[in-house]
Amino acid sequence: MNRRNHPSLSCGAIPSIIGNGLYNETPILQVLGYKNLQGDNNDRYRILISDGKYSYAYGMLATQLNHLIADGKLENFTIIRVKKFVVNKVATKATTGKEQKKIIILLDVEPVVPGSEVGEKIGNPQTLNDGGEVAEEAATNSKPAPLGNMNNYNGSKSAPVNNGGYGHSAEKSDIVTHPIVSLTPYQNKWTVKVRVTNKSDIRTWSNSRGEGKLFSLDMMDETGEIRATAFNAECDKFYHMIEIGKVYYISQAQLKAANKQYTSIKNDYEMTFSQNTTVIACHDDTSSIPSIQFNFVPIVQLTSLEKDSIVDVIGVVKSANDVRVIVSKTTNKELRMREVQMVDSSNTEVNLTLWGKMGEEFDASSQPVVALKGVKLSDFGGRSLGTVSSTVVQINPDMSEAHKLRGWFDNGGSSSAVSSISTSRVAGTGGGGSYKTFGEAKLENLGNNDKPDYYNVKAMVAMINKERALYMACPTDECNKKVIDQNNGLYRCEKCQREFQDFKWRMMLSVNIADATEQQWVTCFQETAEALLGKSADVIGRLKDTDNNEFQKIFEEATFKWYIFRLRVKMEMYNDENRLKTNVYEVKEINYKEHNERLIREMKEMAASE
DNA sequence: CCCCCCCC
Repeated sequence: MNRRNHPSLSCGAIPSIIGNGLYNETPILQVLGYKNLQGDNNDRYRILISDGKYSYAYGMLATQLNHLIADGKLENFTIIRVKKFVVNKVATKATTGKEQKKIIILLDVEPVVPGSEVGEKIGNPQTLNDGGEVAEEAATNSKPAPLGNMNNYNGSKSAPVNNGGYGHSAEKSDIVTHPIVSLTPYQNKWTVKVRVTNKSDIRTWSNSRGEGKLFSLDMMDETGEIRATAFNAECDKFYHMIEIGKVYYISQAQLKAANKQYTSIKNDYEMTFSQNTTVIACHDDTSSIPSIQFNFVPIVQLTSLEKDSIVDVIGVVKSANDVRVIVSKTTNKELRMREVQMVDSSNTEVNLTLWGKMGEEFDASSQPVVALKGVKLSDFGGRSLGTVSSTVVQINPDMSEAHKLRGWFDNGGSSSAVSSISTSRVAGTGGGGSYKTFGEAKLENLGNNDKPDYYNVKAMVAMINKERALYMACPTDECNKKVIDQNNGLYRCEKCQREFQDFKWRMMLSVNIADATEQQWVTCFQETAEALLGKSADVIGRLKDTDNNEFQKIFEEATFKWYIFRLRVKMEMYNDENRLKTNVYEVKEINYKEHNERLIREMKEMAASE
């Protein structure tokens, strides 16, 4: 095989990686052998790697890549591209921690040329020792360096002292730590050294699967971040000892796939604390463990993200509304909230709803810079943001993004032309929310959630079902239930368990509405039915029995008209069957000026995101 | 094992 056809190795990459771990490229290396270090629960492979100039015996294959070995993809002389790695210092003497071996953990490896094709060792690499210096025996042979004792790395001899999970402090030398980025569900002998960046309140739940309580915490180290959840016994055990901002050694938690839907924490996995989990406060120098990490999204880019995404955003709060008290529809509880207007140097503004204490305590008078971690993106009024219980709100944080924004705002940004991606509730005619076609609503599977979805559509009334459009309802103000005609001049309401001498007409209208993409059957109750037919239920009800021609005419005149419908879609149980039910929440005449302005705005946004 | 996060 002609070596010139192979990609050249990243000469000198290995000492650079071992030296400071900050090698910015994806090194091309050659495999010169491997050894299986049988772990307690897993095979673990140590790999001799070469950059053509130096070879190093302390490459370690992340266990989730063991299949590469099994598949024969890392045979001798294979050329690999190392797409992700981390350097981990391991104490060689657990008691003193003084001697450190540096391990290069290969987290993402792509075999580039099979060893059989390369067929030889490339170059004449010198062996580096475990500290990264050229080994004294200046190896010129191709034999791997002696394979040392790797048990420390496997963790079995270096687990933190177990104090039944509590522990007060830890001697630095007791503990060999692993980077967060190297954690996977396939290995469970690890200890991380992490700073807690957020801790939730204790929450209880009760559902068909049972009930219990839990809290969660977010944490990070130099390599990444991860969320952990503690249930029931572990919730009681750990809630009080864990404080935001402090550093802990954590080991023996379970790892499982993270559900990205609920967090902006950048990790494919999250921890669940178990009865074996240990959490030990760290009182060493913890200055190298960062305190929080944001992944800011410029406000202008929020328009291209999916609704319900959890994001990090930073901006200047230029104005705020008063605290409002609203009543939750689901819990009937009073909730306090404050809406604020936030801008950033993309000259874009977004509305942000701060719930509960966050809203009550917020003071916008100084127009502060606010950094948000884990805020929820809604599609109300175009796009808007809302805090959730796990959102971290930092006012005027000391970070470069904040200082830059302050500078931008104070030097002209505050008066620059800003376009808002949130429709203001005051300026509009009452209808915030996103606009969709029926085709889009279908594609997005709207209504397939526990909670109803809302959207607006411009559509035409195609057909109205006149049958059962009206019904005789209980005459009391509070009750609109159907009454039964007793045929003796009395009407019985089963709900009120009473008979009345009269009734009132109510409407429940089945209407077929259509846009350019699809047609859709929707239900209009009283108010929206009256708006659509242009007459009160009372008037229509009387005509029904007295003037059939007039009655029919009302329905004819209401068809083929265009409106803006605000629709509410939800899956509902009907005769033991799940059915998508679409109700008309609001029906409005089309304001063409407003409508066209919105279309133009949307076209511009589309063009910008091309 | 939660995953509710509320309003229009």
